[in-house]
Amino acid sequence: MPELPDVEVKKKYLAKTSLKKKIADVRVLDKRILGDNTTPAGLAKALKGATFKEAIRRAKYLLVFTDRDDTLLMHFGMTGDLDFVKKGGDKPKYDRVEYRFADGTALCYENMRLFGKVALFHTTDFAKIPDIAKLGLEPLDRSFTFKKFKDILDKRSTTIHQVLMEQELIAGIGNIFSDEITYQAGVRPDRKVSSLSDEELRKLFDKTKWVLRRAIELDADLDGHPKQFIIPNRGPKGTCPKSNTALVKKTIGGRSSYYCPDCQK
DNA sequence: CACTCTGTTAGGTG
DNA sequence: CCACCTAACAGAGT
Repeated sequence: MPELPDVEVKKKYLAKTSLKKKIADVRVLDKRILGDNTTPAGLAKALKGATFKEAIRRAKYLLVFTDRDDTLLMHFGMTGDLDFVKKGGDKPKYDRVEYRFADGTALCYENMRLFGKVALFHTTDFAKIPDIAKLGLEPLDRSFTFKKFKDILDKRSTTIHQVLMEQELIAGIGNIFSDEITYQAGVRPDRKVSSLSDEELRKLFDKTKWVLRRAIELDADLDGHPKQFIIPNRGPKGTCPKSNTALVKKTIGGRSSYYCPDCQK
């Protein structure tokens, strides 16, 4: 479930469970998850004896700094997660990388479908890591202003759904939260951005921040979202929580988007 | 059983 | 440069 709010929650989870513990060993159970620059041996060498010092999030990426000034980068794809396992506890089924601590606990990176990445960089200058360098604006940053939002959309001829999801423009929003943002803004996801009024743009901008913040407050638990959100209703048999109209499913830019034909114009 | 769908993104094509 | 398609993978649903 890893869009921006999910990764923010994972960051807190890692910080709560796994900082300042001596790393005794690293096990790579499926090296296909490793980035091109990273090998199992290299990862183990860098991390053995080190500790995780701090975790930050950038878009859908989780970055962990070590006390040796390396940076561990994780992306969760569609099915990735972190699982902190107590001594003797059960490891997750799709365990791919284990960071084993000296006290017998372990932090497991799991990922069923293997879309995702674990990579190590010998730097703390994370902005220069290629995956990070190409990202667009962070939607919850104060620097993400309405003016910048409009500037970004100005250059585009596609739909609002696609633009919201384009990581090089606005970083961190995926298919699910893009649907929620357009729903809350009352704008159809298949609208061309060039057709949007200033008022609609303002709503989209405000709802982008609001929806993402709200999701973090809800621990990014999709089922735990209140009923007035489209998220818990989103699906082939879903209905709009406001008008009770059947939701429409439409493929936009190769992704399935759901919207309410009555509430979204 | 076969086929379709899925919270992502890189890379290729026209 | 831009829009569109596909592949990488594994399981659930129809």
